[in-house]
Amino acid sequence: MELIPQSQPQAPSDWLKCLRENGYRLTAPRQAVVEIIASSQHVLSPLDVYDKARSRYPKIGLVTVYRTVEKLAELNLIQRVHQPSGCHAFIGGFSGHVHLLICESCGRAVYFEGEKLDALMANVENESGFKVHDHWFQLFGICSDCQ
Amino acid sequence: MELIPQSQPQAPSDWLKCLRENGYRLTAPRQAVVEIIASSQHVLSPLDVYDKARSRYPKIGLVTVYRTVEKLAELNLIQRVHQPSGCHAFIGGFSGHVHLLICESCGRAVYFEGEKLDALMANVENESGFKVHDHWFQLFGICSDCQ
DNA sequence: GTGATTGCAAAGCGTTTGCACCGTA
DNA sequence: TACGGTGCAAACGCTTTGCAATCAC
Repeated sequence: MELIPQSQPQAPSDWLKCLRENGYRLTAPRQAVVEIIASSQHVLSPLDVYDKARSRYPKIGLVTVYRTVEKLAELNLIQRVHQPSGCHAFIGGFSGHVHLLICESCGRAVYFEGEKLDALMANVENESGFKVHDHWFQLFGICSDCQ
Repeated sequence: MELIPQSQPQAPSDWLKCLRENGYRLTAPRQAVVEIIASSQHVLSPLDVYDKARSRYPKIGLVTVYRTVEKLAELNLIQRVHQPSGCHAFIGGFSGHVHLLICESCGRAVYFEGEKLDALMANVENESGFKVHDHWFQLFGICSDCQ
């Protein structure tokens, strides 16, 4: 009821299409980065992506990974993931309001919905006098493979 | 029903007591740092604390702020706050499971409870096969003063 | 061909560490 | 007095920027 099935990774071709539609050129290093992030169910840091990308496109630079990740985030194709251990990771994102459950051991991520939060948020907004316009809800744990 | 009254800041003397009970010495720079964080309702970065602390103890060094903050976090007197704009801020923390509503304009923070999350978390844990042992729930908005 | 993109090197920023001096207990 | 704490300077790791060469369109 809550979990969002995510067994089939997002299609890299959709991301490339999105990049092109927004005026960005399709280059070999960009395709390598996109394929790696789009097909991963794990949160990845720029360095992780760089290491994996070099096997597909050896002369890629870490700087290009940073710049590509920046564009993917800007297009809402990926989002930065904050963890107790640090805030350097990214993961392919959904457009709607979904939340993450992250394995602290291997970085595997699962999405879930949290409609129940809406009432709580409205309540807090009323009582606090704040105008709430963003929220983060993340769970951390150990996945079945790592237990 | 949800909001936790926090109009009276936490007593710096309690924090100093806690430091001493854990074998740390009471020094002037530490007292300056403690007084500033304990009496603030805003999230503060190490640099913010440093700037404010210098008016009480001019020869304090930024390094000492970092080291004091590290100890306060270790004793659960403060916690690191992650925001879309960055993850360098700290705020005086509660021991129980409370959550933060943060003003993105001035950094003012309000605590609230979220018992309703427990059912959701149990549900997600069952369906995912993960052992969940931590969660973050934070709201971001604009406080009444900044609207 | 033209302008976006790349990779390298260097700079930038927040944070941590080495070390001699200082101050609490 | 002993040893934890301090401040300075330097090192560190991650990220961004400057720039000339390269490549997609």
